[in-house]
Amino acid sequence: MVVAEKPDAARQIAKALDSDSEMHGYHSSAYWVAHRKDVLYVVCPASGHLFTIEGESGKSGIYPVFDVFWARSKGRAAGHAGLFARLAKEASGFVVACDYDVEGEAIGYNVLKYACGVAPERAVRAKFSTLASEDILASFENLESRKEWPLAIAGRTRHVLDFVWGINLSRALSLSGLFSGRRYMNLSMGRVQGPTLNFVYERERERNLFVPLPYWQVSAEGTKDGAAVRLLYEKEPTNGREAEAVKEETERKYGSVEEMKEERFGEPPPPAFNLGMLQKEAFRMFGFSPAATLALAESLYLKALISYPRTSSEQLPASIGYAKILSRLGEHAAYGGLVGDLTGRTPRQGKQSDAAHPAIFPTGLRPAGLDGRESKLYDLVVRRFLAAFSRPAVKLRTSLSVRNNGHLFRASGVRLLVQGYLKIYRFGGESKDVSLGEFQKGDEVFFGSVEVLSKFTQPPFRYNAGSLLARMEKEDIGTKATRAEIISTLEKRGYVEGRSMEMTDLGMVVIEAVKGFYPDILSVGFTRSLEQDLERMDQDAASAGRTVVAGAREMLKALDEFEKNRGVLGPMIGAGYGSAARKKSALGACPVCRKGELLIIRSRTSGKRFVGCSNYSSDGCRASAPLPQRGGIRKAGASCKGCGWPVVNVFFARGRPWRLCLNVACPSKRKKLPVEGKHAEQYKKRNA
DNA sequence: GCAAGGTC
Repeated sequence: MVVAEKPDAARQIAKALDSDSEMHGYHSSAYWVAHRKDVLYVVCPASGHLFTIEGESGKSGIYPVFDVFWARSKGRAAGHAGLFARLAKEASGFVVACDYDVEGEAIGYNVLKYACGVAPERAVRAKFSTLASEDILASFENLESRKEWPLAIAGRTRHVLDFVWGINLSRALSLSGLFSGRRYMNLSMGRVQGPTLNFVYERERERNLFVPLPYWQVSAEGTKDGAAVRLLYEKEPTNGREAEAVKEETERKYGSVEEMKEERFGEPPPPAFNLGMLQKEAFRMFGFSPAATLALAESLYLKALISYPRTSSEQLPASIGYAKILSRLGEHAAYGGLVGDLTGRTPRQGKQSDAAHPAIFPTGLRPAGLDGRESKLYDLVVRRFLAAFSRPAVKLRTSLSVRNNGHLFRASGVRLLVQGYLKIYRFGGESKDVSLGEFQKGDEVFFGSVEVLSKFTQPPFRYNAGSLLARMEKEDIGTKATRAEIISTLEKRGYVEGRSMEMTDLGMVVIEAVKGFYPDILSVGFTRSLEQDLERMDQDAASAGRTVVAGAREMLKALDEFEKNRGVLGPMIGAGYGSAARKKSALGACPVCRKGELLIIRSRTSGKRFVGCSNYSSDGCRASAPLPQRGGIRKAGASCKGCGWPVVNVFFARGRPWRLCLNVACPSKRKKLPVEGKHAEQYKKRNA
């Protein structure tokens, strides 16, 4: 029996062992049978982790929780585990062929131990670094016998620590808020959430502490025989008087070109995507959140249009079959014209690699039935793939310096000479060609008008989902498959909000509470040292045990601090709740009275929700609006173009959100307004 | 209801 990490890998392993291997079973729990050199292999897939850590069931309101155990995951895991149990009875040997990393080894180990009921010490390991047939075959020629499974032990230890650490911190926070007498609110904190939230917090602090400094620029319009160039004074004066002096000494005077430099340079194409780069690029290009991009990529992968997306690699090995993919893509109407020049070339390889998977590439199959977002992402992946095979773009950089009355001014420009890969992959935005070719060394340049620009230094930008993901990658916290989800969790908890992530009051309070009582929770170093401990656990289950105990002890200290400070913590977090609840129900300024704020209100009599003005009273503002009774409601952060009322997004279980202007009498909906009867009367009144 | 890590 061969244990694979997922069905897709099982299929490829079976195919490598035996090109005539056959699939058996049902969709949800398929397995493959392969014959090779008189051995019958049954290749059976897991679906990621089939087993997970759980605490005492039915007691979610208590902490601390130390009594944890391994349990079968809910959902699909039952089917997979059942199949392993059934087939294991007839197996005479076991091969773990999951991804060669900590998690993969833990997946295989747990399957043997809990699903097959087999001691892992009986199994052997197939180690391969790509799913290419020759790699898989080589690993089966050199199966490694395993008395011990240190990677698996490390993985299992991580599961325990993350659970115990996360569940207890989260409960401590949630309950301390509840303790202050507020309604229960679900707060969370974990090994990765903590440092990630802290990145946002620190940036917010930098912005708050930032003191803008004034500086001046001097900009001149230089002309020569009708050719014009925008020149910038080489220094940035620190006071206006100095800037004005430069203006006075150069305006309406002639300068001369001191230097004129032209330089051709090649710009190589970018390598194929790994998941992180795809997420960053899709966010920048289309505004897709990293989580949305992963979901879309997953969907394209399941439709067999692109390769496995959860990869760190930016490299395309020859084994993927360049020629076949290129020729298939060439048959698509959209890419036909682009492929011709590329056949026979090898792709540019990036620096990042991944032991288990190549970079993301299109399979070349013809896409059908993609929605708009899927199409956009697919096109991005295809073009990036094609670009990797393309020639560099060639550009001309020109730099010009002009001296006028002793003052040096500069201009520079870049002009595209040969499109190269930019013909295919031009998502970076069109850069304007600037040509300074008319100016030569020694030319006289007339400074027609000279402008003094007064400016201020700017604070650092807030993070957005793309740049926060990049920071997590840089600090190496979380994994490629989970970073997007952790960012979404921070948003879901109400710790951060908006495209440009702003720390909410609740997020602020949580950070400050944690920082005050146990700052290690937020430190990248803490996560890292924990991971290093896990890596160091060579061959030794006992040391794994010690790491868990040490981790638990650290955690106990943190919880102890929380407990001791409940009296302070409760009201602190409670205040954050209040502010979060108000923020959640506030939709924007009232467009009728212009004093109050439109709030989501639940009627005491009917139990239904509607929108009313915070300035409501018998003689106050009567502005109100109905709301759909189903679906989640969040403010869109925009005003209606037709009438200026706030706009909300209504979220349903599936499909896109419904963008709804709250104003029932909005001119953009006029056609739908009732013209007579009870409703017409109501609308008229509201409109007044 | 809580984590982070796999995965469909």
